Amino acid sequence: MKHATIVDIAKKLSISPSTVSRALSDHPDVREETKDLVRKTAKELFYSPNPIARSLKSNRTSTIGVIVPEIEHYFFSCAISGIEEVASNFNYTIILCQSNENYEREIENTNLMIRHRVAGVIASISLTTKNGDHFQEFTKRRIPLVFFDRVCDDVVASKVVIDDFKSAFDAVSYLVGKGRKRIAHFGGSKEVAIYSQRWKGYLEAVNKNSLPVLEKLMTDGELYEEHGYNSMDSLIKENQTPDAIFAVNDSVAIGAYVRIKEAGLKIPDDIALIGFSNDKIARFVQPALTTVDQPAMEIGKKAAEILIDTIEKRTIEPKTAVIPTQLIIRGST
Amino acid sequence: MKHATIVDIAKKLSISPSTVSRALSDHPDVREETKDLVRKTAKELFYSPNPIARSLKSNRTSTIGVIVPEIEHYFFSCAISGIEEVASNFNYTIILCQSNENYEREIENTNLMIRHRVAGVIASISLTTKNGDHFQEFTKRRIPLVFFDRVCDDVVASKVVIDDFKSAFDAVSYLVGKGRKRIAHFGGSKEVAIYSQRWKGYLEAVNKNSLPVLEKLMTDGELYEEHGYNSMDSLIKENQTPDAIFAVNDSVAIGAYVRIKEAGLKIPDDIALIGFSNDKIARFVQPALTTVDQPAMEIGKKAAEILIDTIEKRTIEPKTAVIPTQLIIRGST
DNA sequence: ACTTAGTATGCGAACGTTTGCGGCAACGTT
DNA sequence: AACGTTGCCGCAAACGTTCGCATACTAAGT
Repeated sequence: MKHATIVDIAKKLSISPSTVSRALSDHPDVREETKDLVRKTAKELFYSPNPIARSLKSNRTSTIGVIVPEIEHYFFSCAISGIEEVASNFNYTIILCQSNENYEREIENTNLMIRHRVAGVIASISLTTKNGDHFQEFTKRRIPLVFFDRVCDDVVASKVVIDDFKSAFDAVSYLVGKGRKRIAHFGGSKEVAIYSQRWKGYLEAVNKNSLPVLEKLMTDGELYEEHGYNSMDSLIKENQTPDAIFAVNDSVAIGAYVRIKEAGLKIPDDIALIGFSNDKIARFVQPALTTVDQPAMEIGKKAAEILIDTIEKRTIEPKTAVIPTQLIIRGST
Repeated sequence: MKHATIVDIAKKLSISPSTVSRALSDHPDVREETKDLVRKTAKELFYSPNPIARSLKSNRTSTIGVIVPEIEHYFFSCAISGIEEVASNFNYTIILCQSNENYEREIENTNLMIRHRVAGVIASISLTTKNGDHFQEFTKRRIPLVFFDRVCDDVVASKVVIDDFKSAFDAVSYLVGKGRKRIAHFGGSKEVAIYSQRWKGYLEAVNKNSLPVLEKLMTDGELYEEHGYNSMDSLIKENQTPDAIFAVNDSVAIGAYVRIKEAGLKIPDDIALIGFSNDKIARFVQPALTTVDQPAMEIGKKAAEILIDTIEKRTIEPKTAVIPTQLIIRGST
């Protein structure tokens, strides 16, 4: 069961491989009659072009590299799904790597992409990445690069993001509008741009309304349920119980839920909660969690569209797309 | 910023490309002294072998193709994560496709894999796939194939599965042990092997204990929250309210939760619930959902291990691995 | 009969790598 | 002195494709 090649077709028709190649790419130099013949036998032999040979010759592939911190995060898996969707529509294949939130691993991933001569790269950087030098390799080699969600500001590249500042500001303002006075923020590391922006949005909203700042910030990669639980726990022990919480993501919010219920407090009567991302889980906790919807699939699609456009038009100037978010109001507020 | 090639090294050292190639692959015919020289200049020039050229020559790649129904499902994204983990340890790259539960799309995906000369394929079939002919193409071409979770029984290939029958039987038996008498099953299409097995496990357990069969089976791809909600809804309207439910997956169970609470019934006092998969969400509903833990990441890892082993040992006989499941008991029972 | 132009095809090199075969020293063996 | 052995290396072909150039043939314009 060998693959038919252009040479097989050529032999069968007693013509040269060059003519077959041209016929298949509909080159005007080839007679229509010959083209038909070639196309017919190509079908008979189940010919399909060898992308490897083609890549070697042209020194370019139709492969898109995707680097994400962790595939199993709902946000990332949705984004990947969107990327795959668009890529396959444009006949690109994707090769996938995860950095596991690890800087060294991310460097290995970028090297792999370069070795494989990817046509372009879509990436969301790891929490432990403070330095974008490894991404500069792409721009040096003129490989188009699109960041999404967690972008790297010291690299000139296209970006698909949300307005974290405004989303946070709006969410907290909503809590203010509901009459909440002691609004806490359970935030992420300020070293990560998106978390820092959400934190600033929170600050802006509480300051503007002359409310106290009440925050628990977590460090690198500590953005899971247990950290939300612990933050709530320490506020309670410090006798600083808030009447509302804006959490940096849904997991942290859900963690807080558990501790709040353990304390016998009511959501939203005693404490209102807002999360971030609109994870699948947000709809099914009781009461359902109000959260900022971050349309992951759209972000992925947009990233892929920008990338493919850049690849095919060979443009250089990077674009930035800001995807609108929406505050989904549910039972927790 | 061009890539250094073997020829560049050869020119710099005034030796032939063949010697460089052999030196880099540590061939005994090359003097140790020369090898050192080659390795040194290779480093200087940032040489890294071109996998495309290598593939063209050898007609094999170190790429693993992965086909899943939908990337954003937690089970699949975890499995992919496991696959990526193992693959990258063995220096394989993965190319990723989703079938979107669509038979035609799945066929396109398999063709893509063949065109790209993948070294092997890991797949979980779509719900609408009744026929495995497109997977036969792999075996015809001696491309190793490993199915996981949703396997295709008419194709001879390795398989990584769980014991759906036993898992279901044990889960339902547990409900029986808790004194439940009217145990319903919210199941999937019997055309899909895994759902059929879970259904049979349920039947075995209720029959063995002379309990009534009470079931709501859904058709193709209808395994989301709303279908659980609807199934519960119709049982209530038919006045057939059960005292326990074994759901084919966690989403369906969660859907049932909502309707049960709407009806003013208590979980687990009035109705006990068991799901399947141990989705992330199962821990955070109230009360937390008892469910069958299906260790997705381990399944993915195992699939990758078997595949790589088959690729490198060039063995032919397919293996089947059964990954043990565990009933995670939580508040819903 | 001559160039001129156009049309359709083939030739051969190239992309970067691997590998069988053969060359050629230098050495030891008879 | 003739031969075999061994160690180290180069030549050249091959993988499948593309493309610049050359070539052959036809048809038309002087």
